[in-house]
Amino acid sequence: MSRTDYPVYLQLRDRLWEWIEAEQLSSQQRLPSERELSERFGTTRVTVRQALSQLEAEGLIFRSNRRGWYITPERLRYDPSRDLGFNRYVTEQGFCPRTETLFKQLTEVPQWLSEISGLEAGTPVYHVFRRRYVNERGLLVEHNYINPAHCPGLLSESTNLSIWQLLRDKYDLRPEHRDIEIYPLALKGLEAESLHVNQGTAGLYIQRLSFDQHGDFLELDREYWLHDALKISVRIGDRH
Amino acid sequence: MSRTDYPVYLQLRDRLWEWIEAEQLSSQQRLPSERELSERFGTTRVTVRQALSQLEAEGLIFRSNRRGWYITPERLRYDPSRDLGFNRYVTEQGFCPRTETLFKQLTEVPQWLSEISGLEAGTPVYHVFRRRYVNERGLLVEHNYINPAHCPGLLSESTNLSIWQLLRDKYDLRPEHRDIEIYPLALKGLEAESLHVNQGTAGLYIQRLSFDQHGDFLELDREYWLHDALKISVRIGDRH
DNA sequence: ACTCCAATCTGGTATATACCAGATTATCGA
DNA sequence: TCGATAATCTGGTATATACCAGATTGGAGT
Repeated sequence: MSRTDYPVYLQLRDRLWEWIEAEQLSSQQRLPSERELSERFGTTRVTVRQALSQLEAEGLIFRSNRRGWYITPERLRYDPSRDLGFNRYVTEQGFCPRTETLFKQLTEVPQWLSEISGLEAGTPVYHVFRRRYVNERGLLVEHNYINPAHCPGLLSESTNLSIWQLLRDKYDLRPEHRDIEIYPLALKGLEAESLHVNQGTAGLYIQRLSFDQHGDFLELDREYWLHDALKISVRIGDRH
Repeated sequence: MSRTDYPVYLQLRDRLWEWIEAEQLSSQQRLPSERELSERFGTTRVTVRQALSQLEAEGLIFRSNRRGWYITPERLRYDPSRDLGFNRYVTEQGFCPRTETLFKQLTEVPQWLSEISGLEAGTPVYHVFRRRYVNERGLLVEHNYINPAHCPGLLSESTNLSIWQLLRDKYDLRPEHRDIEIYPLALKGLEAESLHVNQGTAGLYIQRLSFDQHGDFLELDREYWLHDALKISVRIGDRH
């Protein structure tokens, strides 16, 4: 194995990670600055950044805009097929959840939503935009589009907890069936800004389109996660 | 909106994409070389590469090692909860599938597999490593670990088609329940090499652990996908 | 103690330049 | 016509350097 011709930045990646493990840096702790690392490991800042980006791609470290590099916490397990509610399953895993409502408004159904929901374009729809934290790290932002037909006055409720729970307990609405879509993408524009990450940061998109027991469109949920923040875990066909 | 202070490489990203759309470049077509683009758009190759990487992160273009940049084809829709078989659902979407078996062997259950499968470490297990193409672009590699208990002689069958189909039709084995895990990661080592992509390329990991109708470990499937290759699409709770 | 502001620290962006290594293409010779 | 090989084209790696912009820190003045 002639691994001697391994590129410098990959060797550096390995040395960096060894160093991190030796130093026992743990979740959310800050790494030394790029300039310091480049001195310590005898190379340029550019190369250090390549190595750091590699570790970032692997989900081992993450960056906080112009503040530094940090050790990535363990991934959150998440089952999008169940309607447990964010706070609930975060707590169950021993972490501390937090939700901020960035805005909520009554708006009109745009064309694209009309096509997948069956609602008439231009009719009213609730739109909620929220940011979710685990242990004070913002992991995702999500857009909720909710059919106001069966839940008038929803927006005057607090939206910092589970919307599903609200819909179920107060309006007796429950998702009867759901279409889920998941794919990797780059975080851009509003989503990147709201999560304080750079344009183009790797993310995971999760969309849930749900219909209620009447067969009517209930809610569309579009979640933008940091790529290193979660591990989707689903169990199928288990009767217990 | 003072978007004038937008970084050059993001402006370039936009101009590049506009240019691509104007030129009507389509799926799998090659872009001009980086040097040519840097001249044409009046900037350095480094900045061009930043812009290209941005488009790559968004899944709009992809690179083929030292050959150039290409337009990314449409994502493949994929439902990991169903056992349709790769060739089947690729064909259904009007694409052309191909599977290569890179190796297959009878080996011993490693520790980590023992822990999740319930098999004794050191007992025999089939291991198949395959690469899958759609329209001659390699989209994923996958490791299959199969319990030989109920399907002796499996390896002498062709593994270029659906293993599930083989298990079902020839050995009467069907997955009774399944644990699925999905998360973004960086493609490294063997997986990156086999897909001819650079170390650290963004990918999506899908793991399926399935148990047969006897409750025995049937198969473990570990798939490494290119990040821009698929869109997971699942329908839940629909009785039709 | 507190507030405000300047200095400083951080990563982010940008240019210029060089050489390397794999992939492709052109060319020459049999 | 074919095959080996050399030239060339591609992206990949690496160094050096500069300045920008947001975040943090520290100190002066109240």
